[in-house]
Amino acid sequence: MKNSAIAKVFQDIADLLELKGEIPFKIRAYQKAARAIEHSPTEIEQMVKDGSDLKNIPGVGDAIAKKITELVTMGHLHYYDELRAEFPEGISTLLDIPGVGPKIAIRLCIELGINSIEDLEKAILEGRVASLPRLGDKVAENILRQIQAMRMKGRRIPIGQALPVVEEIMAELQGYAGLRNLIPAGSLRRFRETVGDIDLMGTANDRESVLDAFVGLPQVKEVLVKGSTKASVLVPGDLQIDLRLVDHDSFGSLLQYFTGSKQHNIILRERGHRQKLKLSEYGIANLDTGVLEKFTTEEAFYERLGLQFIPPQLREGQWEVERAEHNAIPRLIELSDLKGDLHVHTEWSDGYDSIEAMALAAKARGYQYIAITDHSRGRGIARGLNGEHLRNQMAEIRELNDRMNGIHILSGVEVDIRADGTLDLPDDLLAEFDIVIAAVHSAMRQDEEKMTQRILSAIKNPHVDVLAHPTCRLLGEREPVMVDLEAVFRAAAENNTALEINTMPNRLDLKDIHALRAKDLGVKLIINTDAHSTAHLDLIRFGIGVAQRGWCEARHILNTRPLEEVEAFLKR
DNA sequence: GCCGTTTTCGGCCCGACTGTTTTCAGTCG
Repeated sequence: MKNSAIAKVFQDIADLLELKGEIPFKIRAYQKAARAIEHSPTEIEQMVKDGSDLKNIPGVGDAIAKKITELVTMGHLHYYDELRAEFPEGISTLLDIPGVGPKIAIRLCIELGINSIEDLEKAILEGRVASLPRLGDKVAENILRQIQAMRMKGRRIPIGQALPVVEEIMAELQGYAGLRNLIPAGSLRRFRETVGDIDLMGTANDRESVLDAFVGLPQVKEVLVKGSTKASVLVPGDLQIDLRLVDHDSFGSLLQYFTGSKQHNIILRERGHRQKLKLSEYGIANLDTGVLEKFTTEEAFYERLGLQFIPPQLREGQWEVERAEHNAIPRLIELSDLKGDLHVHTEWSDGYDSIEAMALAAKARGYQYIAITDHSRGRGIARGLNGEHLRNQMAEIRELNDRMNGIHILSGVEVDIRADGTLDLPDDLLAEFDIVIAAVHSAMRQDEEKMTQRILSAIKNPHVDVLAHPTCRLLGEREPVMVDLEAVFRAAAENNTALEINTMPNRLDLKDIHALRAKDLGVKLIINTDAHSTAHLDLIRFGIGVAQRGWCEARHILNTRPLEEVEAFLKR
């Protein structure tokens, strides 16, 4: 049973307890545990099998640990089944509507017999909701609007789509009418793989004219709200961007607050409470005297709490606060640490640029090396190369290395892992490359057992140096393949095969928590663009974000090492 | 149901908005 499935059960329990009117603290305990399970870098099922102490998961105590064990070993949870039986099927879906909480949901269900969003919409249109005591026209109207809005947008946007749009808007606003400190907050700043609405923050002397400029930008499709300190607009792609202009003297605590995550802030506030401090977006107040301290920077805010600064990428409410207490937040990898890109394509297969152009672009980025890894013959659709083509390509790379300075080109290949686990090129040919990347590109619907064996056999092949995009997911398009990642990580560590963090914004594969787990198991990671043109080399920063969220330091990432160390790892 | 630099019991994050009310409940981020 996957972590996401286990987490869903506990989130459902929280919803049902809420409907039941249980004490809020109990509900919060289940919600907290559900979130921790979802974000856990280790497979909970594996922990149960190994007999690991589930209480090491933050927010999991005796009762929930027992329930997790029952759920994983029996396949169902008695407590959950009984709870569900108390309510009509489907009622908890009403809680997904913004504006509908447990109190309203239960009344809709009991007094009007509503247990689906469709029923609710119908009841509102017939005026039955507005006629309930203590509800009115405005409540009903608002719920209806929210239902329609949910149909309109709903899903979160991949960061790769959102960030360029936001940066373009920021560039246009930069320096306008004394606007300072312009910065995105929220999940974009934390570099989550998908984002909802975008929160931009800044300070300005003349707020009104900045907000006028913002809503007047050419990208703005529709102005949703415009007040004296905040405006919300829609830009193409139905991305909502809020610009919030705040007071300079509390900018630090406001930025901290709006960056989140919610869970991170809750942990900070609980901890503050024990220090007799009350934390809010306006600053830190002394609980006894009520005196409020303000902060212009986040650094000062964390310092006042006796904490090491916590980078936004780590603020997910897991264990970062505890680590910061012990000064154990590492220096995370940064873009400037990278010395090369080890997975790029050229016009030889399905890329757009020449080998030389790719090498020059890499050199311009300050890299020391780049690996050319075009597709093998099995990728007919990607104009994959056969042995003869590949040997010709190697010759061209030798020639380029002879005459180019300041960049070293590694000759490589991205070889297909066939459905049966064998590779698409013979071993004697693979032995001639500087680097061999293996990847699954076909037969992605195999069952977990078969897929895992298929990938493990590639990892164990002595000619394979790297496994590319290990789960093959495409954000919003294709689910990850079914594979036992824990087994993959252990085999990769054992066989000294590196795993890729593919930085294509729709892949981001491995993702954050998987990178964290792999790193902890001693797997060497590589951050690769999989570029198909020189412009794609810029996408590397998305992979840096993933690695940072996975607590990776430069030492965990192979392509932060100088060429000699990389070559030593490749063992050729 | 969880958890401990005050606690193994007694607390549990904070502020804002909205609507239907005469002082607040419900919901959200």
